Amino acid sequence: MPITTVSVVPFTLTNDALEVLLRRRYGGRLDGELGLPSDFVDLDQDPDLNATAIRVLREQVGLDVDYFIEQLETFSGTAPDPRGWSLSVVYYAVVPDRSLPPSDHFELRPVGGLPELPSDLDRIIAAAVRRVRAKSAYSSLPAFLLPIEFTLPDLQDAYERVTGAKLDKVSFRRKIEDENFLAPILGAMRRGKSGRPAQLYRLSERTLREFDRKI
Amino acid sequence: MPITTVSVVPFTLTNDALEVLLRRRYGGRLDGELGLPSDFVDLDQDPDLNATAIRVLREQVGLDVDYFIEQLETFSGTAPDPRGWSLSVVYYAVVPDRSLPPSDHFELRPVGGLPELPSDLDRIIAAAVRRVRAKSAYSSLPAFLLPIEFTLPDLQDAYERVTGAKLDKVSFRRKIEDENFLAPILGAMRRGKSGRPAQLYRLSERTLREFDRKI
DNA sequence: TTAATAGTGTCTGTAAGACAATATATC
DNA sequence: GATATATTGTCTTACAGACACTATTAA
Repeated sequence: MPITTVSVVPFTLTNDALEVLLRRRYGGRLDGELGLPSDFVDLDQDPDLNATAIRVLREQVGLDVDYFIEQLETFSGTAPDPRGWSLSVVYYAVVPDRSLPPSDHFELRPVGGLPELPSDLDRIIAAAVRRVRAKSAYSSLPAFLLPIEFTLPDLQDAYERVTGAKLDKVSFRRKIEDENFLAPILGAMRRGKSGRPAQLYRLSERTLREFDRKI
Repeated sequence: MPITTVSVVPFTLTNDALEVLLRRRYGGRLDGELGLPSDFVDLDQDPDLNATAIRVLREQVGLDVDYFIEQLETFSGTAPDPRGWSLSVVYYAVVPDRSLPPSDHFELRPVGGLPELPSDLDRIIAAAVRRVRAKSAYSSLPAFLLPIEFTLPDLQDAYERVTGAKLDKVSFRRKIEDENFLAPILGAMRRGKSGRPAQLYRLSERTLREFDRKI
């Protein structure tokens, strides 16, 4: 059987940009190198691949709850691992910025300015970025990049920063209203340096909502 | 390492409905049972998983060229295979009806009326059907279910039968015109029992075209 | 000619974008 | 009040669906 690992590409949205979390390895063959959080399947403890991916995030990044994680694709071939034919089941996760405590064990890098990485890692991350961008155009995904409570301007900003497209304010609010996946937090407002305070919302469901599509 | 196999869910569109091709096994532990075409990775011959999937279709179904194949998802856990923790990388393929010669080794079954199958197979096929239906709503996928040459009414019928939605003729033709993935075959028409003959078209590109989506 | 199917023209309603107006905060 | 930001109202434009019309075949 091929050597099989499970990796996770964790995304978050900082003040600057959409960023990928890379793990820095200490010790062993790859000491000092940046890579993705990943591990072998634990045939005794993990009931399935999802469990492995969640465990990787918990053990290697310290993330425990309240994020969106989904299988991306399984990569394969002789290139990735010099030890031979290998198979890498890749997940991606979308987490709020605030849930990542600073650590020596990982670094955030903007998806536009990734460091030198092995070419297979590059391909994997590029595929994950494409997925996040594409899915943001027809789902509630960007809301999972925000803290629990956020305003509509926050959300519009998240959609715009992830997809790279400017959105019309009125259309955006109509769309979000129609899709009906937010609940206003009654009486709770966010005030900025100036200007009218904005209504706070939170997701009204813990799962991703995909918007309908007609031919 | 877990036991790893590669399976393919092959779809086609007969006169009746969208159908899945199931392989009938002869000999061995599962003699007489219906299942998906599948095999282990050949670490010496297969450069990657894609190659394995293509080989499975070639060796077990006799399909050699001109179809669309794509990775669906990797399924896992202890349920699927009584021999222990297993991992199944699943592909799906979309092939024209005519390219399937009759054979004792497989049977077509409409996706609405599948026979009794192990529950993990059921889940896998259901996921593949969802993918084909969803993707048909924003891509040229249904065209890959048709013979090389087809008419616009053929194509509309394929979209309708796969997605289950009735489409407006004018809107459909406008959409296809806009997406611009068909080339008319100059002077070639299809005549039916009666009525005006229809212009024949073929795909102007060998790869799937995905339509744009705005938020 | 009639019936059948392919293909087109055009009207109408719905949804998206532009833009302006209003609301409520800070300074 | 001036400025900034949120939120809403409304006009315009683009597109999808409805429907009717024309075109081209067989019988």
